Amino acid sequence: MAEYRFEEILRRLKLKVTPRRLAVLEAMARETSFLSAEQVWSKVSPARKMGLPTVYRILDELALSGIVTQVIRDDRQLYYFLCLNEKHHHHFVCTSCKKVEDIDLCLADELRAEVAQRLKGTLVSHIIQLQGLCSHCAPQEQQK
Amino acid sequence: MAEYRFEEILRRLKLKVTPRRLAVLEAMARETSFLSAEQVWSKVSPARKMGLPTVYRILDELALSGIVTQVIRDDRQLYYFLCLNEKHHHHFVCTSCKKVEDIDLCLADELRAEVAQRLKGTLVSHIIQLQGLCSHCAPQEQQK
DNA sequence: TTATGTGCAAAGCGTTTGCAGCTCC
DNA sequence: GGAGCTGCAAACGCTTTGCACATAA
Repeated sequence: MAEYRFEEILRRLKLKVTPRRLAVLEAMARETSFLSAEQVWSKVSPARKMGLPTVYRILDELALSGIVTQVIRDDRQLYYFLCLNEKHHHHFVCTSCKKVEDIDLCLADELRAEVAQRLKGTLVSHIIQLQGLCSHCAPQEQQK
Repeated sequence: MAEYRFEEILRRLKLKVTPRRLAVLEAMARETSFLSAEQVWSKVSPARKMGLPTVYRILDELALSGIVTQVIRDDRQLYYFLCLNEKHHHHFVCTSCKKVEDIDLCLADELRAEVAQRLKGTLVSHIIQLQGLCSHCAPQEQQK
């Protein structure tokens, strides 16, 4: 994930290439799980002094442009995850190590048919969130 | 949805039967869509003076006990919906009139298989949220 | 009687905003 | 040079909490 990639990405999104934006992208690219804005902030190299509002602003821009996925958890905080996979997909989150993995299977067609048949309605959008144990954590849990 | 039903429900949940709790249940039973705490508050008969914190407390209890479904929307507010359907199911929300309808189809088995095969992981829980147009609103949208 | 429920006011706390000054292009 | 960024501090707004009083059982 070379740095020039991030510059390209920013240019494609019509955002100016600034040290803060690069720092946020770099920090997020290192992560395998959803992070809160404050967590992202703490992961940004301390050398790059930046305010928390700036982190929020940058994350918002990236979420708006689609390369960052934003979820709200039960603690009412927003969590962010950099996802460069452009194809439609869903996420599986390990409840133990928090790692995020892509699920390419999408059952929208089945759901659309169900909505059409039973409710006589039209499915427009869907959110599917999957939780469980990843290949690394599942065996360990069994031992407990 | 006679009142004694609500008393029964409260007793089953080991909650004291109070006018406030009955008022919240009555108000929610009249609704067909998710409401914020403040909206629930405004729907409660004004005669039953009650504070907003009380509404939050009651909704929390009901959500905890499972007869109220709680979702967080993009505006970061909590929304509540009374759902007495005890069988596992998902919800379809009409983006136009906001009506909530139950979807009995659950694709957890397919998703579980996908998680097992591709990720070698174990699916534990899933959230499926469906949005679209209900049978009443879909035809109207087509005209536009 | 006593464990529980409730009103009121105040605090909490992620997140957003206003605005002055700075940077990228 | 000028549009777009960012820091700082302050505001925002939904939700929660503390505590005294009231109420169901």
